[in-house]
Amino acid sequence: MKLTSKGRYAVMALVDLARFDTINPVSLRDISLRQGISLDYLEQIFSKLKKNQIVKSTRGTQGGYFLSKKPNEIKLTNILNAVDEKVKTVQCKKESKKGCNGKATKCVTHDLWDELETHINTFFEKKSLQDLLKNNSERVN
Amino acid sequence: MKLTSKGRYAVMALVDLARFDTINPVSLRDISLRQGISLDYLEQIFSKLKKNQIVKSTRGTQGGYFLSKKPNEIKLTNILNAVDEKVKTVQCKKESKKGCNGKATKCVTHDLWDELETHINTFFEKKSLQDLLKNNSERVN
DNA sequence: TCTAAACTTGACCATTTTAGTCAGGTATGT
DNA sequence: ACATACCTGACTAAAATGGTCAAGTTTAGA
Ligand code: FES
Ligand code: FES
Repeated sequence: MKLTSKGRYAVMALVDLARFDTINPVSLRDISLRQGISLDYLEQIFSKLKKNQIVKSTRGTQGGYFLSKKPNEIKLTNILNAVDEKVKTVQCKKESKKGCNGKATKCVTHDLWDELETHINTFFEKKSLQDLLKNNSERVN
Repeated sequence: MKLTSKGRYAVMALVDLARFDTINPVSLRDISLRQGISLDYLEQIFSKLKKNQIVKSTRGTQGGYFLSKKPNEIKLTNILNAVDEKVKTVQCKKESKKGCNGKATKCVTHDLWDELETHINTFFEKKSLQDLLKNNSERVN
């Protein structure tokens, strides 16, 4: 059970953005350098963040990205869903009556995993970008 | 962020074992049939469960596996660790001072993921096999 | 004693996912 | 015009996943 880099990068990048986009838009190049993330990879990630209205952008020289909402309105769950870092604990389709092994009833562990999923999602729904900002405000480069 | 089949199967198999090992050892073949898990794959999983003293076995005809402790003494965390389904949220080595991106300091999201890891592990430490048994006791095949 | 059931071990493999790279664009401020 | 920066899609090496396969060893019971 692990978190992928895509999700981690998305949050790192947005924390960076939240810190530096107050005056001008921030270029991916800057984020790439500051956070040590591949520029090309960042572009893929921001493409999704933009589709999900988490960031907006202006093109051209001096262009860049900026948050489309305030940091306290952006929850972790929004970010991770945007980049397809979904929490997936059950194997079966939830709506279906069938179990993960193809049997007619849900498997003996189904309810457990479902409970776990809720447990994790609750964590993500509570945390906002703002929360991450507080803890790191002192160590601006 | 997802749970792998190995972890899911391990728990399913042990719930099965807890239900049926009270009189005789249970063969993997039976578990395979009841739970719909590949026999060969189960063998790999049980090899690890045995190394971690979660189950014991007797060989030969009428042999099989049985739990080495009582269901309420076996926590989810024991099971999942045994089959290497570890929760891994941070990318960096925790002891190291370096961050996940090779920089000198921990990244801006490190503490967040660490907190998430604790959050998930707490869930696994609370739940025991016994808890799963209760919820499913009525639907014995 | 013979045999079949069941555990044991290790190698092997197809598919999928991950974490990117690469090669082109297009838009725009100066 | 031109450099900067966003945008798009195709491609890929490496790792993880979810198994299978082959060749044992052990032991209960006929
Ligand atoms: S996880 Fe839903 S039936 Fe097994
Ligand atoms: S996750 Fe530990 S430094 Fe980034």
